[in-house]
Amino acid sequence: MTSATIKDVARAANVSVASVSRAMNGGSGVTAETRQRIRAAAERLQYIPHAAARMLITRRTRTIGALLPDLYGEFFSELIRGIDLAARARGLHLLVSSSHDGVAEAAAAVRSMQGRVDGLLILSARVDAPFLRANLPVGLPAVLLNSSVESAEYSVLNVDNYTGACAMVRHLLEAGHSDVAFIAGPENNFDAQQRELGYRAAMKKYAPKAPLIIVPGDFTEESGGRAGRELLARKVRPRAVFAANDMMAVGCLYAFKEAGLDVPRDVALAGFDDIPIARYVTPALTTVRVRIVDLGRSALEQLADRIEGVDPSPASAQTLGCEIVVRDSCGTNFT
Amino acid sequence: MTSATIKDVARAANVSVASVSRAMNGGSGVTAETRQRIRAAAERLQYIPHAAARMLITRRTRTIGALLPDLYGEFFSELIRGIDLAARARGLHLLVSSSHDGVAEAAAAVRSMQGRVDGLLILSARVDAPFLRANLPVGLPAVLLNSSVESAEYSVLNVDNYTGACAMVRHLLEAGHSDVAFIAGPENNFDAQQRELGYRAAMKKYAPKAPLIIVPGDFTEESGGRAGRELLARKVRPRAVFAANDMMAVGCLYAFKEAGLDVPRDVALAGFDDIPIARYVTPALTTVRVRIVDLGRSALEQLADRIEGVDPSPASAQTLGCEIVVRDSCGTNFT
DNA sequence: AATCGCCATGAAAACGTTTACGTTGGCGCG
DNA sequence: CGCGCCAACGTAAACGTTTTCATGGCGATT
Repeated sequence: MTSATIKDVARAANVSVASVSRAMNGGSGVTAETRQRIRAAAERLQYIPHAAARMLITRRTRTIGALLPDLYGEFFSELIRGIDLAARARGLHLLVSSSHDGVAEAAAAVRSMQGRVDGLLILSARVDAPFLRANLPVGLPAVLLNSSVESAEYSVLNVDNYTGACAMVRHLLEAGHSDVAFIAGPENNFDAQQRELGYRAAMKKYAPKAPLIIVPGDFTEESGGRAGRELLARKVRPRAVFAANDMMAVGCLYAFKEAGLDVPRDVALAGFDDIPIARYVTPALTTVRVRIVDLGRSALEQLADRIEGVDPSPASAQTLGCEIVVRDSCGTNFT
Repeated sequence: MTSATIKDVARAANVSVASVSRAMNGGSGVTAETRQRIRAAAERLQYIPHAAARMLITRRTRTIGALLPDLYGEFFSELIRGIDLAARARGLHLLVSSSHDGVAEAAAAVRSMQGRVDGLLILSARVDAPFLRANLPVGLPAVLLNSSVESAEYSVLNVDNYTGACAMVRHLLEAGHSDVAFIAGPENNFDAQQRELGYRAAMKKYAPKAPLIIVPGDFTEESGGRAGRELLARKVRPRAVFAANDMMAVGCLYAFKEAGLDVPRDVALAGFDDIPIARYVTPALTTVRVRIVDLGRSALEQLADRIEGVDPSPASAQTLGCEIVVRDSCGTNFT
């Protein structure tokens, strides 16, 4: 009926439950012969240790929780894939809670995970240091992804948006485009901020005389379209446009097409993220690739290390590189 | 140091642990006055019941497990989103285990979830009835997604691939295309099989004299490209091509473009799934949309009902409809 | 040959909760 | 006035493990 317990195995192998526990876990403290006998009995009875009982006594769940915002598309799946892969490699389970954008929802999610996880992976624009102090149980390890919090208490893992944006702007300028306009992302978004900073820095460094042209956007395709039309309405059209993410670049591309412009002949275009769509629009979009799987993997491993106590450093702020991928939309792929 | 237990609350409220348990859970068996006192004490101590202890005695985890293959992109994220939304609405947690394609890996995943979940959501091409009988603990409710198993023991939830494919073929024929070729999916894939069946049925019904042209594919973009070139090499080129999924349609589209053909003037094209890319290729791809979020949501609710025992029917085979979305690639959007 | 120590093993406590059961007291009804 | 019932509450067992401590046996050292 109900599955076999450690007692059943003990009885079947003529030993005490303690020996069964030893044989199944550490392996030390039992003869090779008895261990074999116990293992055989366990196998025969299809014994699987009761997870809850083990958690109760061990105070460890072998589970990590992932707190995610309402993500769309490839980013989400790639991130989860990376996390899941690394988790499985370490024998950890993954409890996900996604689609909560509000602070209250995030707080509820953290509370409900209380006691079910050994650590938390958090990716959320809304989460800041005060929130964590208020809602995170003390002693629960956490790793923050793409977050602006800089606290000694939590370790964060960011994509190197700044350097990536710098490199892209530099590429566009070196390709001969005299000026580069920038379509910004949401103001409260950390990634977006870093990318804009990169743009500004690169412009100052590599084209100090060119004007800084920045139009607002919010990472959606529509905002990209709006930005594109806004740029076209200007007296002098920029030679190149760099959008803070691919979706906006795509929206901008369609706006340009509609206006009868040829990309990249009339104006060069570049995005950020390298979402799959980037490859398939015409012309294919030059962009900055983020290795999302690696982001997830690194985050999990950092968290796991913290849990294991291997990494007792108060907090490490790590950064993951990204690379430029040149396609047709920037006009340097044919020359 | 360590968080408060039920004993601490009991002491603080001057009652026994039993009363605390009653006050926190059912609410019956305690005076309103004492319940309030207990709730206050719990609040003050920030008491959160220890999940593991509760699981141990209750034999319920309030968690459901999702077993997923190595999915890519939008499908994955939408599915998870649907599942997660429904789970949160019911106060259930979500334990995911993705990225395992092999049978052995799936078996290991099921085993490792043993005792940590109250039910399983399974989406996997490799999982069939014998596998389930061998690996699924008896009495653990499970809902299968997009699966071909027809067993009274498990309930399945499928997308209505057959009807969707039928409708698309009919649309292409009624648009005036005299014949429709089909790019098939992987042989062992249930969705692919149903779509092919739909194609065959619709052709027989609406164009009984037209030849059945079926070229193999495996759902990848490359295989779509191969199929496209194969179709072009034929003596008589088909007027329309229906690919069993969007990625193959995209591959096919690029093959046609490379050969100098104009889609949809020279040949019409349609896909299946409505992945985001479909909107962005040129011309935009006509396809069959699947409401993936609903798929996830329905699956979870069916599973939850089974767990609650609300739905004691041995197994229900439900089907989720899909709709045609007409864009430019099939040539009927302008006429 | 006696003693020491080590190693395998068993007994039992502990983890924090739910719940079946027992105990109290108050109150209605005969 | 006494009997019994019911509601509120407490006591303790139970869930299945891990782990500490005790115990026994056996080989080695003196």
